[in-house]
Amino acid sequence: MRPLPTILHLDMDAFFASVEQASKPSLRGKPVIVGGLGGRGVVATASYEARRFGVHSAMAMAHARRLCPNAAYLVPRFELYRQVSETVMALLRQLSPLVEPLSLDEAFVDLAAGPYGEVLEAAGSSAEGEELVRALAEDLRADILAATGLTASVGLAGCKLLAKIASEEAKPDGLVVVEPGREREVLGPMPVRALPGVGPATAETLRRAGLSTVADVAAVEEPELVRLLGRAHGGSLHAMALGQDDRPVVAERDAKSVSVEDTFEVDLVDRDRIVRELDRLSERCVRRLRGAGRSGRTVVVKVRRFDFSTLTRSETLRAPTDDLSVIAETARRLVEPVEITGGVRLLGVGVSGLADFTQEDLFAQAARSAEEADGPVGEGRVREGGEGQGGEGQGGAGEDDAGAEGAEVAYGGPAGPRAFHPGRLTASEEEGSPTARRWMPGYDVEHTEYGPGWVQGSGVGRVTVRFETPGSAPGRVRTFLVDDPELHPSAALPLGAASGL
DNA sequence: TCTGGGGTCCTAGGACCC
DNA sequence: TCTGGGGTCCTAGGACCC
Repeated sequence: MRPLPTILHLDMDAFFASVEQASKPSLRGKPVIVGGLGGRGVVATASYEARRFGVHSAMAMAHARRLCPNAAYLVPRFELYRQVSETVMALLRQLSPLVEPLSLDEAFVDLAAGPYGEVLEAAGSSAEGEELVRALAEDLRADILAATGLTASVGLAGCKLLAKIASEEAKPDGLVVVEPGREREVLGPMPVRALPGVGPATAETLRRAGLSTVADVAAVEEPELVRLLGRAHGGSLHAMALGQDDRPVVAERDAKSVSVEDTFEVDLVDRDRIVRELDRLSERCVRRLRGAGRSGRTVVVKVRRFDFSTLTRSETLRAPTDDLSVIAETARRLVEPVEITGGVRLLGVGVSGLADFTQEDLFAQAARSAEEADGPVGEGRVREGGEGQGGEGQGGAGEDDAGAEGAEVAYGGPAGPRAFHPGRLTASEEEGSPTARRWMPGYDVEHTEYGPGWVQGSGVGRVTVRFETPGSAPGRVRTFLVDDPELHPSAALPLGAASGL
């Protein structure tokens, strides 16, 4: 255990909602709710003003509207959130090269591995050492506020577990330090749900065993917890309850899977429509896969039925691929036998078993091994029966006819594997008309006469715009026809220092 | 009041190999 | 003839996190 609390956990306060408030002056101090605005949307983030009405993350949007009808309801703008996140992560990297992002708004930092590491080591467990760590964290919070206009909460402790719990305690806009040695004292009175990894199911299992606080769990022998929760979970819970956590901060972690999914406004009942949506999802998945320069061996499809029952089907290919036709046809083959009576509310396509090499490398590799071995590659691992494995080969020709044909039409053959309709609308985007789509609530626009603003709402041929920018005073609202030639969508404006805030 | 989208890790059973 | 145990891969599902 470290003598000083040099593991830092940073968590931005109500991140998406706070970014929206920072970029839209009229929303500051008001309830703001960011999430899916369709009939099946859920809340991604609610501002603290909205939380007072009982609105919270993952709540159905319809429920939130009933609890807080006067909030501003906005669609997430991930591009902007990513930009802001990068600004914040850059500030963290000034403290240490060991920065482990957990999401756009959260990260661990190992201060001992950074430029202040030596000074901290020299200070030992002294009071000055702790003051120094505290000062670093307060400076960081001030820097983040200056650069982005956003508040962040910070936890400092001798291990990740306590640093994360401390930042949660610090919310909003605070700093909490857990001195090494005080772990069990701090954890003991907390409900088991405070421990990361303990969700509703685990909490219920523990409750039935009469364990409700961390101290209760700490009093139980490890074998008993393993019996209750399984080997891995029981073991880690035992360690956590005792405040034992020696997991290092790890800077780079490669993604292990890539997936995309869509929930439809209305359940799909038609096979052909399902196949078309699946093709679109395959395109999006491949675009992301290639964007990351990866390829994968296992194709996974996900189907959520009308009654919310969810199933996955997967197939592992002989070699990694990023080829759209291979992935799309595998996905089609996988959903084919799935029972869809009653309707499908969600479809997903994913790829796992990721490799770093790209298709080009693979071709080169295959050509090489063909020359060297002059025989089938990986013979021993080819599945028996040859059913469907090779695609258009001999197997499954009868069953897969329609699929293979459709694939030809949709992807224009092997000549242009990267030409998958970049501007095309996704399934959910198709729900509204293209004009409606341009005026999504929260999106930035520019009017040739009135300047920059954002869409407050639209409907019945009109769009309402509030003219203000991150650095301006709260602005006023004007209404236009949706096809007003003076009004254009525009890029998000930067926050904080860059905007002169 | 019905429940998003993107991930991670774990478990369990069967196949297959040694 | 019966009986073995361990390791790895694959598939499916589930819990959990933000």
